[in-house]
Amino acid sequence: MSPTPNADRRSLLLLDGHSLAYRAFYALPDTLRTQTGQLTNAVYGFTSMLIKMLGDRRPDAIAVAFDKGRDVARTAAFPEYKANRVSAPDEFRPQVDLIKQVLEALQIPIVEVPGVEADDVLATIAGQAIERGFHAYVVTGDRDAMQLVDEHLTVLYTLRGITEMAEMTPPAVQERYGVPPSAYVDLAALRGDNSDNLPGVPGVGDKTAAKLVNQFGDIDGIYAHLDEVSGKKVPAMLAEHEQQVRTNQRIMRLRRDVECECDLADLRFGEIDTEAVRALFGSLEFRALYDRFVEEVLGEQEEAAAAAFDRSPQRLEAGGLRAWLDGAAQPLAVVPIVVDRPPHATPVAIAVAAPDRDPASARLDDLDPADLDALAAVLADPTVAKVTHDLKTLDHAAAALGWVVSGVTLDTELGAYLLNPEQRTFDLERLALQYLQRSIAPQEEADDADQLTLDVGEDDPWEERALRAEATFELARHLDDQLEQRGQRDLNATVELPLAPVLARMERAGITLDLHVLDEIRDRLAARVEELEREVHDHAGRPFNIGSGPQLQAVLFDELGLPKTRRIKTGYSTDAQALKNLAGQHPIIEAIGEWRETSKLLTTYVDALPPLVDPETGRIHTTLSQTIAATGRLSSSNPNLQNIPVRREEGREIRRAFVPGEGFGQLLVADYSQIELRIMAHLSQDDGLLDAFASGEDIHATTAAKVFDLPLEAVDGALRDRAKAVNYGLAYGLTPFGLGQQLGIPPSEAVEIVDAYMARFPKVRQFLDAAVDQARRDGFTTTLFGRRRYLPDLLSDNRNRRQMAERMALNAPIQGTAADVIKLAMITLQHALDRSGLRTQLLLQVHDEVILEVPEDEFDAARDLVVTELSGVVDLAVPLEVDTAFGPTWFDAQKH
DNA sequence: CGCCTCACGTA
DNA sequence: CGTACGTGAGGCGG
Repeated sequence: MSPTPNADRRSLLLLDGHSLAYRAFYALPDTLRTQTGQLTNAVYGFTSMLIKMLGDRRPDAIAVAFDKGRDVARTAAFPEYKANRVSAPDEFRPQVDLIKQVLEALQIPIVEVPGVEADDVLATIAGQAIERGFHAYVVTGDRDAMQLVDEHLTVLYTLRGITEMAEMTPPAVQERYGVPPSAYVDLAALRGDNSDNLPGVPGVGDKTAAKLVNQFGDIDGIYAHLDEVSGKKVPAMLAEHEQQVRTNQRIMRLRRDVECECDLADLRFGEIDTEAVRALFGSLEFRALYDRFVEEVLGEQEEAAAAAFDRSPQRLEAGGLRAWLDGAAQPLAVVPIVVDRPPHATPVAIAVAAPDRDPASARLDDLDPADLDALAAVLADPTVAKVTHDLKTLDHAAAALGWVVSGVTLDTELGAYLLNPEQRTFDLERLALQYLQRSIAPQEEADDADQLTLDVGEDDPWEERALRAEATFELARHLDDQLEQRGQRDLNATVELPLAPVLARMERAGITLDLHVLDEIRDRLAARVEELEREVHDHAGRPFNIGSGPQLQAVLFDELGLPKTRRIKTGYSTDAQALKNLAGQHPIIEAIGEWRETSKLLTTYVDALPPLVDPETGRIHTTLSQTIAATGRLSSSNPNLQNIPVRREEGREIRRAFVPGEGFGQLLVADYSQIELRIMAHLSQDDGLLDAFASGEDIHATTAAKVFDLPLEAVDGALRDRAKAVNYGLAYGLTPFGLGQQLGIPPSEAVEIVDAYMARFPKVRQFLDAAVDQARRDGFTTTLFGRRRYLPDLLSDNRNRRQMAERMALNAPIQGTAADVIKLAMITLQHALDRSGLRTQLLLQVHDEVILEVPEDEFDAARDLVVTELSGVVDLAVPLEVDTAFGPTWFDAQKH
């Protein structure tokens, strides 16, 4: 039964999604679950079968059809059609969504036509494809497909399990059913189909039906010669059930003329989103299946990648780099080896790779001036396409040599982040393993003597460095494909890549700290902490470590007998919320609260910051990370300058220590006003919210007026606070419980407020619901600029995890779009500053604000530029309002 | 020493 | 029992 007659035809694989998923669901045990309890037997079975199909048959084209809605035509013709069907078990439906995610990752088209069954869709597509010279393979667990079999169409019919298939060619159908495929419908009409609620002729099974069809040709023939039918009971039953037989015949015949917008060209198979597959299989815990996928489906791609890696690394000496760079094909991979961090980051070596030569590395010390000039020229040339791993570091390396970097088209770290922002680390070794299934470390045993002699007495890892450049080159090609497939190349090219050098400059700039201010604050706070410690100990009746959870719990709940609070793993909570609930019960509570606040300020800021100040410049250089936050935000560390206190006066004082550096007059803070709420207004297009912003009035008061149905003048502080809490809470997926907690009102009242809000802003609710629905279907959320966040837990059957994922799903597009906007604004602002020749420089970004230092003579120009660039960066349905404030310290540059 | 939990600072 | 982070302290186990 070899398909040799069709060897010259292209192959099309057509799968009946529902039928196969259902088979798998019942064929495989319900013990196949993820750690979170999500049942995956149908997904697993389907995917396993699919991988086998793809690996064995390597189809040129592919599609999977799913039923969508009840079958309109058949139900109209025969109302009882499938009326006996019980709805699928609860644990089946979510698996269909997961299967669709698998298909999406494999870039396999899904075809659904409302009111039409998958069979008919497949029959139609198959017919069109065969006309165009394809051989079609229809994979299904539904016998009705047998009627489609002919010399250009083979049905692969599931046997026991799901990966085992019977290959039904015309002779195979003849052998199994006793009739040729063309007579299959008549046979089935006589025999009936219990699962579709189509009764057959009593007393007529497969055998008799086949005999009748063979003897008389078809159903018309049988009824024309009823008197010739042998036996007594059979002819009588045939006569009695003629109408049902005719109905069956009509219903069982598959349509081949479905209206379906499926162009054969769109069914091409081959471009697999391997990163999405990896992420999805990971979350489904399909470890072994992933390996099979790599081996059986990606096999050929992998071999190609492996071959490319087999170049031999070179070590370059004086003159070598210039020669290597001369005429090298693009893109070049350029990977610096850098020691120390900004502002002292220093390159010590460089590794390079290109499409047309062996990868190489060199210690900068070994190179001569001509080498360095050549490298500097290549780095600065925007027309020389370059890829790297960690562009921010490359920028630091170049800056250390007084060079500029231009023309970088891909950063493997940033690219991999865009593909899966949930991933926490993007070191090159990991990415190479993840995407190329390759390890970077050179082979332990060298297979030729040359290599051994070179290694003798060497601790300079030049070979590994060259391999890193090679890996970067290969990765870049792969990641670029993946970005292209997801429509994220633009986001990469216009936001993430150009942002990296902006962040690099901010890191190098640093922000000046006035240590005298911190000294004063320290004196004050330290005295207060001591005082409070004595007070707490007095109340407790003994000294103890207030900062220790267990010790504090012992004092509060055992010794002082205060009422137990919220349960936590290690006992009972003593957090600020819990202490607030105990307020007034004992004077120790207040003292503990203040001790906590004060010692937090002291240890986290006042004591922690000074050691990080660069003694030469008096500046503190945070690290701004571009690949940490899953929503697209930046993060700041060493130290974190995005959480310097501001809300309470005591903490805000710390901002007095942040001052303009020498030669600069003031700090300038520019912040977006309610950017997330404005983005929600834009994304939801809610008229009420749009109006509220258009009016230019206080947004929280305006929404309060609408929600509580009052004139604006009648809105008091409390009502405004409630509206504000809802406004901010919405984008976090707030619950009545949470809102109630925050406002100190019962959940029932919170429900009323939320309901009133939603009634007034109906499109907001629609938008939030739609965001979650969309994410459930696609498996990821998307921002206005195409940034994605994958949320497999949306289909978890663990309620907590699912609800958490739902909150993430409605927050991610909003927080993420805000992140996109300010990133883009920082880029255009930096360019505008460069063009204008101002000395004003960006220092920090705190999610919705930027902090700059401005020379005395640039105040007006800088403010104008910042406002113009930030507010004009993108055109939304609401204005982007930007507030600015100057000050001699960060404290003073805040709005009060 | 690394690692976890708790707590808490910011948007 | 609203999102996103990073850090410091205590305390565990090695």
